[in-house]
Amino acid sequence: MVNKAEYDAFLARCPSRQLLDRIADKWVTLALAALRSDCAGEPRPMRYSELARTLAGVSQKMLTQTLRALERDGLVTRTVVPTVPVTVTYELTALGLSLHDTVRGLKAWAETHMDDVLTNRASYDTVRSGAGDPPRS
Amino acid sequence: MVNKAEYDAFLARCPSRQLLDRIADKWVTLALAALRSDCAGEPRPMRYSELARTLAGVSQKMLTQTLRALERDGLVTRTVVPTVPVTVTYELTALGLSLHDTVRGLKAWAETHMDDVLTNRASYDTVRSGAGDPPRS
DNA sequence: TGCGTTACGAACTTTAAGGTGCCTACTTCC
DNA sequence: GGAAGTAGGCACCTTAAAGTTCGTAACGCA
Repeated sequence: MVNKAEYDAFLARCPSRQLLDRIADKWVTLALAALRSDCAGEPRPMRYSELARTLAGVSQKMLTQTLRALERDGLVTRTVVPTVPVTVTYELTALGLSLHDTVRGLKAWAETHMDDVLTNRASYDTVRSGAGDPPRS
Repeated sequence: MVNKAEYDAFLARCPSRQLLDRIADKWVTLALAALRSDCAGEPRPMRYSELARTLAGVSQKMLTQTLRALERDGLVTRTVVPTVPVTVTYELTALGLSLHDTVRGLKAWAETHMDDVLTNRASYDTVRSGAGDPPRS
């Protein structure tokens, strides 16, 4: 693999790759969806603990890490409110909102085509393990 | 994390998540793009070795693994041609083509917005490490 | 008679991501 | 005075993914 380094550099700089690496993150799209308040009305700021409850199953570490990354990229804003015990709210930016809208294109594809994919997958698996042809001529 | 298992199960069954897991794979989108012959005209069947050359930097293992996954999902077809040393060609299916078109939506977003993201990222990093405010109030 | 080609399979090693648990500072409430 | 809640930081551990290496079968060729 002679040019692996160059190739990695190429991959690392490719905008599409960077985007994929960001949104493929396990919690990123869920956080976007939560902040978007997908299931109920308007986007609104949410508190850290509220997000933690909404994304059931996320660890504190991963939630913090995810939110930091999103803030760093300008996809959400982080606001510290100096209340009694300090509270922090997160809110989607315009950029984050537009990203989430784009991701919904993927969601649409998934919802209309993933059944086909799963069917293909199942039939592939049965043909492979069933008494079809001995592995491969 | 009481309901972690249930949550994982939920995630595992979510069509959007499954799709993301598939296309976020390092080589999947590149393979789709290659088979689509993105840079030059019409989609056409390609040989294994041709793909290996096009996706410079891919290991044989990962290429095989990627193509198998795509075949399993019905996104590409695999055709064995019994020539002297056996050759194998891969071609996008209609499903694979439609997926790639969807992914190009992401590409479009990335190309128009990733610069903003990178700018945000850079300024975030300088504010954090520079002599701005001591870490956080 | 080896050597090279094609398209892999299997085993082994390395590396990165994700998860868990323990810690903090501040204040208020019991 | 001690517990509880808020929003994390830090360090360790475990597992899953990616990469590397070696081997294979069939054949053509020098």
